Amino acid sequence: MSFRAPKGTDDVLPPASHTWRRLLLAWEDWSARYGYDLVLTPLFEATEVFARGVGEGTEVVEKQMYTFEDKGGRSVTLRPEGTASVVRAFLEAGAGGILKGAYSGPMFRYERPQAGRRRQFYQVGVEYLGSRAAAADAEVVELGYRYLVAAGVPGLSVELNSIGDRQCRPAYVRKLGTYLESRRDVLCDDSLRRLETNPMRVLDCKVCAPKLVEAPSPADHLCAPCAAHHEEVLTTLTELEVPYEEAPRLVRGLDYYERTAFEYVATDLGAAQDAVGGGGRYDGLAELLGGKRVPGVGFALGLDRIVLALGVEKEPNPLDLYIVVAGDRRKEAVRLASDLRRSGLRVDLDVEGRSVKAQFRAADRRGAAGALVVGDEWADGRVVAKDLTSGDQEVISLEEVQAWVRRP
RNA sequence: GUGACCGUAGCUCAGUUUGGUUAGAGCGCCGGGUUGUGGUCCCGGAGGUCGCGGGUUCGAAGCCCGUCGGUCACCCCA
Repeated sequence: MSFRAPKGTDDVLPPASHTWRRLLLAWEDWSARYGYDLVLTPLFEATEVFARGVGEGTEVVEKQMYTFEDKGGRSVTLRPEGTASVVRAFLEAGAGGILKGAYSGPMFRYERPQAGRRRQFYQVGVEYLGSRAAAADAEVVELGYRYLVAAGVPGLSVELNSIGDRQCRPAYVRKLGTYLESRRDVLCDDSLRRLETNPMRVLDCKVCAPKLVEAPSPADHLCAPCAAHHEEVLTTLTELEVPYEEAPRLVRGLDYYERTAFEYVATDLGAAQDAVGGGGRYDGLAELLGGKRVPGVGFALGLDRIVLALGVEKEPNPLDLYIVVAGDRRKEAVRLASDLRRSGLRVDLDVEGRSVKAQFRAADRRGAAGALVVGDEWADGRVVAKDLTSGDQEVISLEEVQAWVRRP
């Protein structure tokens, strides 16, 4: 029996998990502030949901899905992303009106692990379903930005583009194809392959892009409605004071995107995978799944990459009190801890019967703000209260504990 | 799927050059110094199939072969 977590998966233990807890709590806060309700969907779906939703030709679907047959002979797949599931759930519920949904949890892709890329990774995200308004795009982009700023991601930048829709994109792709054919000699092998499957992805190629500065840009070939939509997204973001950079080369790897496409990049993250989030509009996705036409826009942020961008943080452990048991006062100490916990304080204590010295050491390691000693003073209804930062201590009555904790 | 590098204590590593007695250090952990006081200091202790398997040898952590795992990059993406 090996105790190693499966390849490409990570255990998150303290103290690293303090950062995760903070990020998850902040996510609940920020998504709720913008009016997004919690949406829970299964971690696995019928394989078809992703095959059709994400796109048959995409790398994710072709090579990266955890697909297996269940005992009923159904082909199911561990979700490689969140959007298709949420849209499927919305369709199942009737797809009426507007749904602003927020989710968080693990996603699964079978890949070779590297920095910022795991087989099981965590995302938080939102989907704004049922609206075609540019204001919805702007709101979504803003929320992701505000959250990442609050999380403390350094070197953050928002990159934005419009890749057109089913009206204008075919003509553009033809034009791009003609151009790329003329530059065949400078394209790498991968780009030559993409020229056949998805020409827009060639623009994203790190190797070829520098040689293709003259390539027609999607944003210059938008139809009038797409151009107007894009313009409104940009002006709204400016009004909302969200800094962004126009990224004419930004295309997305999943088939369902239309019009707005964006990424959040942690520019000073050294790793190759420096996009901490991405998203866009996907007005055609619901139809791909076999439902009616439901417009939508959303994003997903990679928590693992956010943690990576934050560096090795020493997050404070928010313990208000550590209770030290002296002499034969175990029962009283346990009861006191319970009372204080019920009153709302974060409290812990030793249950191993260790020495007072060991208990103080534990209090210090845990980062407790203060320690209460339950000992002989208990007979008078009092405890020793010690400030673990200053080292000052005094004897106080039990009634004074709450006030002592709130001392300046 | 492709490539490069790396596997010795919980962690970071030394030891491999030139195979040779009981495999080391720092940090961390536990205990003691202080029978009721942490963070500094001093002392002590626990903890190792040297990734695994085979081969060469009188003798392998070290050399050879294989295998598994890890890391980073490509690809792709959050």
